Amino acid sequence: MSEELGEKPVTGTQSIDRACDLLIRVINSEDPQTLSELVVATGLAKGTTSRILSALERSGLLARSAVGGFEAGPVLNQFAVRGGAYTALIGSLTPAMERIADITHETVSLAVTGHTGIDNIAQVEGSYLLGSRNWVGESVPAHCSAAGKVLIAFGGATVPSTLSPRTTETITDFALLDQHIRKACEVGYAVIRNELEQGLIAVAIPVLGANGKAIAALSVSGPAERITSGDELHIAQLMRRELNQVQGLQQEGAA
Amino acid sequence: MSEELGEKPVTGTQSIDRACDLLIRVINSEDPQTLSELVVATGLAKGTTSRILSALERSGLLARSAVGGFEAGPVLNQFAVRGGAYTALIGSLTPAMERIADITHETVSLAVTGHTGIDNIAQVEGSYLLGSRNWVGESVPAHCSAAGKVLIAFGGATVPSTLSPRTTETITDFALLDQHIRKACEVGYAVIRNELEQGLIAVAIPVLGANGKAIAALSVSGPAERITSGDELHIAQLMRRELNQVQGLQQEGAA
DNA sequence: ACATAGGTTCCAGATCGTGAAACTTTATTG
DNA sequence: CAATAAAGTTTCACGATCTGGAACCTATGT
Repeated sequence: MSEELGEKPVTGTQSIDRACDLLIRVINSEDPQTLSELVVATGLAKGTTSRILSALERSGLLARSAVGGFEAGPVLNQFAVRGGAYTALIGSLTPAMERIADITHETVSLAVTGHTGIDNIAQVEGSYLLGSRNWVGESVPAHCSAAGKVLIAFGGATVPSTLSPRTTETITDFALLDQHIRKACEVGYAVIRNELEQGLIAVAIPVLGANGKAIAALSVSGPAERITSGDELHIAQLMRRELNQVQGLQQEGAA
Repeated sequence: MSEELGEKPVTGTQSIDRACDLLIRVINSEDPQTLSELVVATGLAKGTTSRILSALERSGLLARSAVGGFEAGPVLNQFAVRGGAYTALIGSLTPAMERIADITHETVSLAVTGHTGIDNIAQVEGSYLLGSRNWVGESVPAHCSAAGKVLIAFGGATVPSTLSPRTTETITDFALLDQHIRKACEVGYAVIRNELEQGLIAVAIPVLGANGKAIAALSVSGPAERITSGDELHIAQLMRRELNQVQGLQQEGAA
């Protein structure tokens, strides 16, 4: 979205870039997107948009919804049913996540580095009524999520080019962020306190791949009332312990 | 693949068609596809292929695998985690499928009309050791699958343009296929006996949507030794009974 | 029946994508 | 370790391909 630095003037793919943009807009939307909506959203000419969408439909990547508008087509739905690339990783870590949730009673999440930030790919609910809602399928900026910090610290993500604030406590200073990253490297876990949302605390540890770099991050999150500063180390150690028990499977997930 | 009839000379989307082709080849492949492999497979120029793949990678639809080659990218994996369009349908019908599997001890499958045939989107294994392997994510031609026949019979699919044989008993005659379709309309279920694979029997019923058309097909399949002609009606009635119990949920899945 | 919105098709023009080859980078082998 | 091969990227001039405005459909509602 906001990339002003090091712009490479990529050329030779205008129509494909437009097609990708349209495709992604459609599959990331909850409701079917109509042609007109997409015309407005992209600023493309109506005819051009129609032609591109028809091509995407012809290939089966998109389909026309019964109620009108475009939605993900059979090819993508079939891909989803078959299970994406994260299936093995999620499958191998779910038991550990469940045990952590059992012990802490808090929500446990699994996240990976995505295209626009840190993507949450799995979640196990804790038993508390007050807890994180399900954010599987959503992205958050790397600099204000615990998972993002450990992923950066352990080579699984890069520092965002801009540190946009989400709360008054969000880190917007590169030097300060760097301190947090170094700390995470030392202690092996990262924390956010009110940096993503007021009152939300999260502790994350890296899931390391075969090459020693983080391929994912495991995190526990809950309200500030329940998770004190003193709990952080404890939670991190608990996660590490449970994660170590599935090390063999974890390696498989990494491959 | 083999479409010689009614060719519309669609123009104005050459590059997008090529990009779609590449994208689909990659996400439908088990292993990462290298540039060279894709060049050979598509017959495109090396430079062109490289440029298109880079564009797809840039958008996050594809990604470079750690071991080399292209694979589905974060955008698509995220879509898969979030659950494709079939999630609601599968979720609502799984309990019924499990009960059917419990009673029949045979494999129960759920299929929808896909882009290249009938797509299997969910499956519950029976208790027999000898049974259908997991073919979730695979497509079969409509004319030689029980699901395909009911889908055609109840307006959820169209007759393929060519009836290619899979076994000696595959229906390759349009008139004969039409008879089977009519029969399915009357009795409310369809059967294949050795038409997809020697020794494989399947019985399917339609899952009807709000508009009265089939949105999916539920089927039981097993070896000819266990499923006799006399069992067909019995199995169909069982499936219909179990399906009726989730009618409310089914409607939701259809919407 | 008329009007409106949403969608598709048409067409001339020039922008944009193409492919061969040169070039760079990464593996392989003696 | 240098030489060689293989794999991938970039360049560039040409012209085929995509573009966008406007005309043309076609549902839907008044």
